[in-house]
Amino acid sequence: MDPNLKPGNTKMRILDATAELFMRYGYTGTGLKQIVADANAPFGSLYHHFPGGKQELGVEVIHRSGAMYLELVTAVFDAAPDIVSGVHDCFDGAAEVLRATDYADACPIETVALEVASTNEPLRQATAEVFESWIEGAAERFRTAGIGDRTARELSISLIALLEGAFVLCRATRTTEALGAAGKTAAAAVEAALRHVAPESAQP
Amino acid sequence: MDPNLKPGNTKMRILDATAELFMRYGYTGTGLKQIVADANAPFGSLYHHFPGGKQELGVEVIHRSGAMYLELVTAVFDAAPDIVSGVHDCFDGAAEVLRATDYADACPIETVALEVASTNEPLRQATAEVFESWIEGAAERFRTAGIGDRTARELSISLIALLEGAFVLCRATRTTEALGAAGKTAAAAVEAALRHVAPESAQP
DNA sequence: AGGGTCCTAGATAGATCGCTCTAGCTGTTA
DNA sequence: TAACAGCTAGAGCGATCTATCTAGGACCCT
Repeated sequence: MDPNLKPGNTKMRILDATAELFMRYGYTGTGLKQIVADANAPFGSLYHHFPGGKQELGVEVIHRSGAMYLELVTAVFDAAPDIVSGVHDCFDGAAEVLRATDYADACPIETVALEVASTNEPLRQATAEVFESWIEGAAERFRTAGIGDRTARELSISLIALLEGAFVLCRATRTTEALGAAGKTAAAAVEAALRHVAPESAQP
Repeated sequence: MDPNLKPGNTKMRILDATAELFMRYGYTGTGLKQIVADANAPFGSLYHHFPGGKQELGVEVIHRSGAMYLELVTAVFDAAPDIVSGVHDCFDGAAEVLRATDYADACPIETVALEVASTNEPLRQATAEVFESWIEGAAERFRTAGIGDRTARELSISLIALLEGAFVLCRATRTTEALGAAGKTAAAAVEAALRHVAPESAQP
């Protein structure tokens, strides 16, 4: 028997299915019927596990997807020999995933973030918290490399903006050209910031 | 009598209303009922002017909004004394508009682009054409400043990615911090590209 | 005036939306 | 065995969605 179908895992299956659907079709573009169908879950279970309905499920999925994506990127960074190649690997890896999924899987919360920004305050806040966690996660890494507080934060924001913006362009054009160009610019920005680090504190 | 209400302008009012709604709430988040209500148009007129329904209206709005936004950015660029301040002015202006509209008005097609990328091929293609026109519009400007073909295109893509990515972060966090940081990075990238231009052909 | 075209006008169909409801199943306790 | 949670299961409600339909008004031409 499929271990994913055993009782008790329904909530997880719902969360996983919702995360994938949100990434590809967004919040308003994803119906609850489709979620339970993809999750092989009965409709009643959805409202048992998420009494707050679609919004509660959305908040939970945003936080979960945000944390998982941060872990993924962190792992890619940790595997790289230095920060600049870490940045390079992130953009390259994102391009590879995009190609492999027929330009469907990019940022797990970007579409949702734009959709709910002016319509659903709890969801908007959830996306804001995720982005802030990403920014600070990256900034801390740059600070330990000797980059100043302010520059580290601005650099982190710019890298995330480059990635998110490239995702939009790549999914629209069905090309990975934008991730290539953005990755170059991102690496150059990191190099420029590292050049201003005092040599004795630099950790390339 | 309100000139916008005189007969014959119904199509324009529908286009304008749809453009604004798409920018704020996206494609699936905008209902046809809301469009005709905002446009002060009868429902029947919508299907008279756009027999193809929501999709045909969407394609037309995407192209129209894309062209108008390109004109707007071009005007800002033309008003600036040099390219680097032009870039700076674009990001600053976008931040100002965002603040003035309670973080609602950012890129006119970004939300729609992400929503339709994996669900509606004609709309996806329309967004791709708009992005491509923006990229080439910017690249041509950089080429006339003496930047090489390949660098000009990569730079243009990176600037647009920075802008689009910053829009996501700003709307989610209800802050203009990201546009500030991205603007800095964008200006630095342009400066770096201009430094590699042979002095005799440079047009700062 | 009459005929024709363009556009306005809105009721309504059919599907789908998020959500609620009750009933039953399963596994753990007394 | 009996009682009780926790979860599964899906029918069905009202609202809303896109789209279609028919009817009538506005304006131009002969």
